[in-house]
Amino acid sequence: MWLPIELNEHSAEPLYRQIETQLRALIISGRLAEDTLLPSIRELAQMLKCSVITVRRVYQDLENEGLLRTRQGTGTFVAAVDTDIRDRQRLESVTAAFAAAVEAGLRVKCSEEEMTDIFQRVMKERMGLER
Amino acid sequence: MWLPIELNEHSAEPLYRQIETQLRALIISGRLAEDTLLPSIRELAQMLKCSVITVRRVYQDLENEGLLRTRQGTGTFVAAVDTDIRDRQRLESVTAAFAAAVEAGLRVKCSEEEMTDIFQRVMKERMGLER
Amino acid sequence: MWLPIELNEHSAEPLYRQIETQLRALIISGRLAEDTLLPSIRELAQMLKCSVITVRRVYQDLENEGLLRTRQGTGTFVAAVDTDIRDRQRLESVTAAFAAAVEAGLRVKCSEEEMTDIFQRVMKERMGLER
Amino acid sequence: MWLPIELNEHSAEPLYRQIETQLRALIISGRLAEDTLLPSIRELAQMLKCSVITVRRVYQDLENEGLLRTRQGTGTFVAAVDTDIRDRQRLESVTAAFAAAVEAGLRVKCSEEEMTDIFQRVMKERMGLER
DNA sequence: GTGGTCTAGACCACC
DNA sequence: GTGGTCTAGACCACG
Repeated sequence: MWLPIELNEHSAEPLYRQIETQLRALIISGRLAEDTLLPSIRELAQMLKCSVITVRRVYQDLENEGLLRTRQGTGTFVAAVDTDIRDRQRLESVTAAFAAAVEAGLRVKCSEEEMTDIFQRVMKERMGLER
Repeated sequence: MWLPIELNEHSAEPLYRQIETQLRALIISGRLAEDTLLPSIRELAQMLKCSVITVRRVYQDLENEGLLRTRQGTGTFVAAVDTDIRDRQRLESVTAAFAAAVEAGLRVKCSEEEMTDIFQRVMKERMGLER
Repeated sequence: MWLPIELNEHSAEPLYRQIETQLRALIISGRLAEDTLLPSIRELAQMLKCSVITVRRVYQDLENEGLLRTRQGTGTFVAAVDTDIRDRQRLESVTAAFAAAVEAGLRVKCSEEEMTDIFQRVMKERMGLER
Repeated sequence: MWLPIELNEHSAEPLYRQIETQLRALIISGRLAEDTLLPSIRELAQMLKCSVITVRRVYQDLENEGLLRTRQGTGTFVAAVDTDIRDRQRLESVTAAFAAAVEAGLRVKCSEEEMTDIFQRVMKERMGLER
C-alpha cells in the first residue's frame, strides 16, 4: 500500500508533524476511507525513510485525536469519524490558514484589494499546476 | 517610545520570532520610518516582559537582514531600505502566506469556490474588527 | 451451545483478557455448572469472530487456574471447584475492584460521602438497566 | 521540588501511564495549583529513576490533554483548567472506576446488598489507613 | 507478523 | 539551564 506523503528534509517543520499534517488531511478529506488498514509502522518508516519511532508517534498522536484506531497485533485503521466533526475540522483548518495569511497582509499594510489580487493570482497559478 | 507589539504567551511560536515578525512588518510597511531610533534592548525587554537575550537576538537578526543598523553607544536605528526591495519583500511575504493557505485547502480537498468563500468570509470578519 | 460473552472491538483491553474475564465470571458465579462441556476452540473462535489462537490461550490460562479441565479428544469441561475456594475467589475479585475504585477516588480528593453518593448512583443506574 | 509520585516496578501498567495517572490526579484535585512550575524533565527523570524520554512523554501527553503548558527554554507549568471541566473530569474518572467495580460484581452474580457490604468494608478499611 | 514500552544518546532551539 | 526532535535498538504483548 502506498500513501501520497512527501517529506521535506530541509524544512524547519519537524518530520513527525509533516507526516501528521498530510496523513490527517488524507483522512479528513475522505481520501482514506473508514476502516482502511494503514501500512504497519515498520513499512511506513521504510517508505518514508525515517525511524520507526517517528511513525509510531504519528500514529499515536492521530489516535489520540480520534482519527485512527489501533489494535496490538492487528494493525492501525482509519477510525470512524462523525461526518459533522470531519466537516468542521476541514473548515477550521482552512479558515485558520487564511486568517493567518490575512494577518500577514495587514501587518505590512496591505489593503483589502491588494490581498484579493494576491489571493486570486496565487489561486490561479496553483490551479494551473493541478491540471 | 511605544511599539505596537503583542506577544502571545501560549503560542507555540517562539517569543523571538513573534517579535521579529511584528517588528519587521512595522519596518517594511513604513510605519517605522527610516532612521527612527528604536528603544534600547533593556527598555524593549521591559516593555515586552521578556528576557534581554531575546530582544538582543531580534535586533541582531533584523540587522543581519539589513532592516536595522546599530551605532556603537548611540542605539539601534531603522535602516534605509530601497523602495523597490521593500515593495518586493512586502509582496513576497504576503504571497507566501496565501500560497500556504491554498496548499492547506487543497490538502483537504477544498474546491476553488470553497476557498474563495472562506477567504472572503475571513477578510470580511477581519475588516469588521479593524473599524 | 451459546455463551453470553460480548467483546468490545474498540477497547484497549486485549481480546483474550476480555474473554477470560467473562468466562471466568461465568464459572465462578456458577452459571456454568461443574462438568459442563464447553464449545470447541474452533467453535468458540467462530462464535466470537476471533482467532483460534486467542481462544486457545483463554482455555489454557483458565486450565492453569484450575477452572477448566481438558480431556484429550473429548473436549474442555468446567472443573470441580471447591465451594469455599469459589466463594473466596468471588469475594476477592469484587473486593479488589472496589478497592481500585476507592483509590481512584482518593487520588482526586473525593470525600467518603462523595464516593458513597457516586457508588449509589452508579448502582441505581445499573440495576435499572438490568430490569 | 518534590512530587508525591510512587512507581510500581512490577506492575503491568506501563511506567508512563502510572506517572500520568498520578500527576493528572495531583492537578485535577487542585493539589498542584495553576501556574505551578513543575520539575524539569531531567530532574523528574532523576527523581523517579526512569528515562528522560518517559517523563517527556508524560509531560507531552498531559499538555495534549490541556493540563500542562510548556515553553521551550523556560519549563513546564500547570495550565489554567476551567473549574467546570475539572469537576466534570474528577467526577467522570471516579464514576468510571465504580462502574467497573459494579460490573465485576454483577459478573460473579453479586447482589446489590453484597456489593454495598463490600464497598462499605473496603471504604472503612481504607479510611482507617488514612488516619 | 502486528503494535507497546523503555532505554541511551545525540543534536538543536530557546531563554 | 530549559524543552524539542530524531535516532537505533531492545524486549514484551498480541493475534
